[in-house]
Amino acid sequence: MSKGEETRERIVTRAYLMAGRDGLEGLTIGALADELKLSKSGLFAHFGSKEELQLEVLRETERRYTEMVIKQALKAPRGAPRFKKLFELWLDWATNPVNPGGCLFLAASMELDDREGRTRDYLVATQKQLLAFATQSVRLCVEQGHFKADTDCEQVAGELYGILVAYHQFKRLLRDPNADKRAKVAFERLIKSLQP
Amino acid sequence: MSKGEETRERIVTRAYLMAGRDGLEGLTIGALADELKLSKSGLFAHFGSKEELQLEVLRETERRYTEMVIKQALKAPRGAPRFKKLFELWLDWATNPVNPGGCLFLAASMELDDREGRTRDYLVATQKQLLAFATQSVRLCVEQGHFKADTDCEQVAGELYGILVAYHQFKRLLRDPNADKRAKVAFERLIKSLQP
DNA sequence: TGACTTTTAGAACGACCGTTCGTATTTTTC
DNA sequence: GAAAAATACGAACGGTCGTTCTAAAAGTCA
Repeated sequence: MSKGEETRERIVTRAYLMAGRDGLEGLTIGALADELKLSKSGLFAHFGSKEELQLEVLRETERRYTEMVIKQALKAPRGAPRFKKLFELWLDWATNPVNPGGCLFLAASMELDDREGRTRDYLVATQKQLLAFATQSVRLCVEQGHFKADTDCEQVAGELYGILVAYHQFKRLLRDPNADKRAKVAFERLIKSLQP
Repeated sequence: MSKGEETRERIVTRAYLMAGRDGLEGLTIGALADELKLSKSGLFAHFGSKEELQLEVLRETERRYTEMVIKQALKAPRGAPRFKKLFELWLDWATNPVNPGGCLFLAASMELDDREGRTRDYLVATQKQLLAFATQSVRLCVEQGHFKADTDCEQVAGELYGILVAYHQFKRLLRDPNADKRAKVAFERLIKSLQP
């Protein structure tokens, strides 16, 4: 790996943290350069624009999510076990200290839902992918006979998503100590309604 | 009403819109002054600090939410009808054109969940109040015999919250045309599980 | 080692940020 | 109407923003 690529990775790693705390817009090149002891222009040269840096941060988020959630979930047997594992991993993702700013996708969503542009497009595409994976894992539950045959898989994926976003909110904004329990109870209610 | 109060209201109204689109931090005094054809310093004098302006925007959000959601919900008969009405009004609140930036509470939540300070404290207090109202309206459902006697009211309020946040996301970020239907189906599932 | 490319630094750009201050204008009160 | 108080303006402050240059330093490879 060339020196440049190495530095670029260091930058993205740090940018990921900063964006998690301060949002994609709150992420600033000057502050980032200071933290990394680089010059502003030196750092800037790696990306050519702030938008490209933001995009790279979103790409990094996707890489990490894939690694921490999707890849791990795929290790569980298909059907209900995998679906449950997906739920647990997703919960962990939202509050794991490696993501000190919580789920960057969520923060970015609120920031970008009114804007147009490449960053928004990328975020939307990623979120759809992520939901498609959840939908697929529900479908496997049906195929394995763990869920009712007439289950609306997209619907269930959407409801799972709701449970997770609510959890994020209860845990991170409201600092509710019961957030984990609440999410689990909600998940159980959902599962129960899908029993064949 | 004095001239000053009148101007202040005009400012807050406009600031509410701007913060909805660009977030509480994206809200800037210069741009706001331009839109209102006021001088930056003239506008600034009404608040004394940006933080105070942001707080006022949050207060305005609460006033509107109370007016559009809570007050209207209270018109429905207590119990299941009111609970259902609360759900519908809340849905509308999230996408009604009078809130072109969606639910400001949600945008602010993601922005402030990692910060400390007065704005965060105010937001947390407001969200707790809002959840307390939802909880109370579930409790009335139990008292009226519409929901099971052993219903965990806080839990149900939290799940309702999840459905709404997911709806917000599906509608505003993903622009999913089925968002309304998905939210309703999720709500029905929740209700059904609570039948005595 | 030497030639060549990639990476970094430094200074400067115009624009905008929140904020302060002194002064003018307008509104309110008597 | 005049006096007092509230409101608005304009200019300026020190900073930071993203971005653009040019030149030096470091890395790469024959």
